[in-house]
Amino acid sequence: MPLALYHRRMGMPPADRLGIDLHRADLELMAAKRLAVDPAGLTVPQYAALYVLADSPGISGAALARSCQVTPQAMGVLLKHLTERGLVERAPHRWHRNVLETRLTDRGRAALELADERATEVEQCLADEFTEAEQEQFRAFLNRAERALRHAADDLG
Amino acid sequence: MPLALYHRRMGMPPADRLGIDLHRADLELMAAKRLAVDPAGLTVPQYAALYVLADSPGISGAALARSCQVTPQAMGVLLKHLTERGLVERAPHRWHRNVLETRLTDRGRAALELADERATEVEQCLADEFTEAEQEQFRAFLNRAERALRHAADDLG
DNA sequence: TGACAGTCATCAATGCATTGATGATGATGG
DNA sequence: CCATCATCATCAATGCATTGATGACTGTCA
Repeated sequence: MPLALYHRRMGMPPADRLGIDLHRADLELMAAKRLAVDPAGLTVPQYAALYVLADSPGISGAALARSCQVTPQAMGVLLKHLTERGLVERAPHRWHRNVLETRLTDRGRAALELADERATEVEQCLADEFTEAEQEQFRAFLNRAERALRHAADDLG
Repeated sequence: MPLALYHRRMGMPPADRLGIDLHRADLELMAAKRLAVDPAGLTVPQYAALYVLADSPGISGAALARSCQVTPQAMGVLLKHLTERGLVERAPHRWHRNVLETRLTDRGRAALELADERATEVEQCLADEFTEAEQEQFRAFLNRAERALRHAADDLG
C-alpha cells in the first residue's frame, strides 16, 4: 500500500460536509453572544433562561428546560446558580407541590435587560448582513436542515 | 402601565432572531452526530479530534485545538482521556522538546473509521435534503453569517 | 381503592469548554 | 549575549450538558 494512500480520506471530504460550515457559524454566534452577555455577568445559557423566564413567569424548571432545548438536569444546575446569585426565585406551586415555580427577581430582570441590549446588537449585525429575502431563504434552509437532521437522528436511534 | 405591557418584549422579537434558528439547527446536528459516534465509544469532540489527527499525524495539541476550534486547555483534557484509553499516543518532539507529538493508535484509527461511517450518514442525510445549487447557497449564507458574527464580536470586544 | 403512566425535581458520574495564571522552550533582534 | 516575544503544555476554578437512576406527586382507569 502506497504511503500516500495510508492516511486515506474518510467517508466524505470535509469540504463537502455542510455540517462543518453550520457548526462553525454557530461557534461564531456563541462566541459573539458570550462577549455580549458577559458584562451583565451572565453566560449564554443563563441569558437564554432569563429571556424565556421574562415571558413565562412561574414556569417549571422542566418546562424551561424544554424551551431552552436542554435537559432538566442541565437547567437544574443553571437555576441553582441563578438562585444562589439572587437573579431568580423558586417557590413550590400552590397545588402541585412537586413543581417549583420560577420567577425573575428585580436583579434578574435588570441583568437580562442589560444583556439583551448587547445581544440584540449581535442579532442585528447578523440580520444586517442579509436582505429581507435572503433572511427568509436562510431561515428556510436552516429549518429544512433541522428537519432533515431530526430524521437522521431518528434513523440512527 | 398596563399589565399586558409589563412583560414587555426585549430588544428584538424571537421570531426575527436568525441566531435562534441557526443555533437550533446546530443543536440538532450535534444531537445526530452524538448518536452517530456513540457506538464507537466516542463523543463528537473526540471524533473531531481523531478526524483531524488522521490527516495530520504528529500535530501538536495546540495546533489540534486550533483545527477543532477549541482552546488548548479543552483539547488537553480531551487528549488526556483519549491517551488513557489508548486511542492516541503522545511523545516529545525530537527537536522542540516542549511540544508533544500526537498520533492515532491502531485502536484510535479503528474507532475513528467506525464513527466516521455513521457520521458520514448524517452528513449525507443533510446533503440529500438540498440540491447541489441549494447547498452552495446555504454554504454561502453560513459563511457570510460567520463573517458578520466575527465582525460583531470584534466590535463588542 | 389501588395500580399505572406522566411529570417534576434531584443525585451522581462523565465529559466539554471557558478564563486566568504559570512555567518551559525556542527563535528574534538589540 | 541577553532580553523579548511567541508557542506549547498544564494547573485551577467555573459552568454547561449528557446519560442514568431515584423518589415524589398528580391524575386516570380498572
